[in-house]
Amino acid sequence: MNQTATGWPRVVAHADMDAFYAAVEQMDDPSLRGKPVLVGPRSGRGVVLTASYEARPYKVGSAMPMARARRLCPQAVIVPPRFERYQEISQKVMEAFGTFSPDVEAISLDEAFIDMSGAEAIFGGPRAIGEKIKQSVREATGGLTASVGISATKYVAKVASGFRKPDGLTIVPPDEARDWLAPMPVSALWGVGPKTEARLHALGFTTIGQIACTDPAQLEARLGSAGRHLHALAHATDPRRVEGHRRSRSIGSERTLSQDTSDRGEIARYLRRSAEEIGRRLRRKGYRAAGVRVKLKTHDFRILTRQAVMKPPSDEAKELHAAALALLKEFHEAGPFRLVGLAAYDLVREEETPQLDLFAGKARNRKLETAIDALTSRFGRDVLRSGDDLARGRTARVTPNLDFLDDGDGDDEAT
DNA sequence: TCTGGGGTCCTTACCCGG
DNA sequence: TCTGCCGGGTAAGGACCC
Repeated sequence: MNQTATGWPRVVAHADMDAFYAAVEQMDDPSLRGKPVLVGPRSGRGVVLTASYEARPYKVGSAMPMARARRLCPQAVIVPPRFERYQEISQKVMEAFGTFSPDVEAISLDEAFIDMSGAEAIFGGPRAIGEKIKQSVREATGGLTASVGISATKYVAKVASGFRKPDGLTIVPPDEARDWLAPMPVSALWGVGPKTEARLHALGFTTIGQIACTDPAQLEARLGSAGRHLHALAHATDPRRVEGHRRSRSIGSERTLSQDTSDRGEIARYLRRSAEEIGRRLRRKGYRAAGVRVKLKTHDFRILTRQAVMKPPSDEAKELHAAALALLKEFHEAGPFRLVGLAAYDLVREEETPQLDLFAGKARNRKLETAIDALTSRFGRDVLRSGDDLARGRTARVTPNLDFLDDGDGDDEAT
């Protein structure tokens, strides 16, 4: 599998940090090294975000309820997440990737595609490229490892990076890709989750090779347009290009409550804090939202949404919150609810929206929110509290928005 | 022992205008 | 004038990803 890239239609690398959040914690705190570490909430209703490799033999993995993880691995050290720190390191990693190619598509904090087509002359063949990418991650982070997959398409590169973990490097030449995928389970296809997997099993498909051998028209008849797509992936065909700068389609903030509630007033207060958070992020990224969506999750896990257009588009918390309150009235279900969420969608760039901020009141509010942005970015999000929060006697810890990053314990109890 | 938070994309239903 | 069809836009929900 170690050959030059000459003749490949494209050279796509996928780099995936190994147990990223847990690895950062172990790097920053030497006392955690060699120990099972779970990043996630210490209490409350939450799940494991990342389990270190020392914890994985205990069958603990991400997305597992923390209570269950603790039972499986009682000696694990539980560390609350520090997203700002992960963001900081992620940025260094992405900058390092940028030295290989202008086409870097960040999928998340710990994962990216790099289009290396045409770069063999500078960096060597796929294996040399992979080694250099891994080396650059170690140097940029101070020792963290990434697993890298290289092939001619995004999908195969992605599967390859997960093939040997941690600290792996897997090269799949395009002419071997189809056979390489064939024995893998259908769940390894991008877009096949538990539901589609069950459907495929019911139709008699268990491996990617079986999908590849089936008439795509037949797959389409049974699975809709997804059928043709899955057939293409099974043939290692994936037309998607590495996209350098994708613009966001929505920005949201949601929160699972420490206890289910039917209290509309309480829900409205969560919506206000979400609106503040979203407004801040919209302004920081230079977007305005032409749509707002409210989400409630019932105690029995049904998700209900209501959405509305915003005219004109806005990036102000006050307006997002007003729209959210109007939408809240559209929910006729009594509850109780376990989650409250707000999202801004149909994002337009600030400069693309008409300047309608000519009303004095509107201009004043926008100035106020921008001033708060400046203060919170300098002194942290606890620096200001709304009168409502103060009146309710909240502790600083749970006041405007920091609690969205909080680990969920003791959420919202008044002091 | 219960089940996160950030998103994207797709499907379906429905309304409306031509 | 009524009906059918079609396409676009919007809303709601669902599946999936990390």
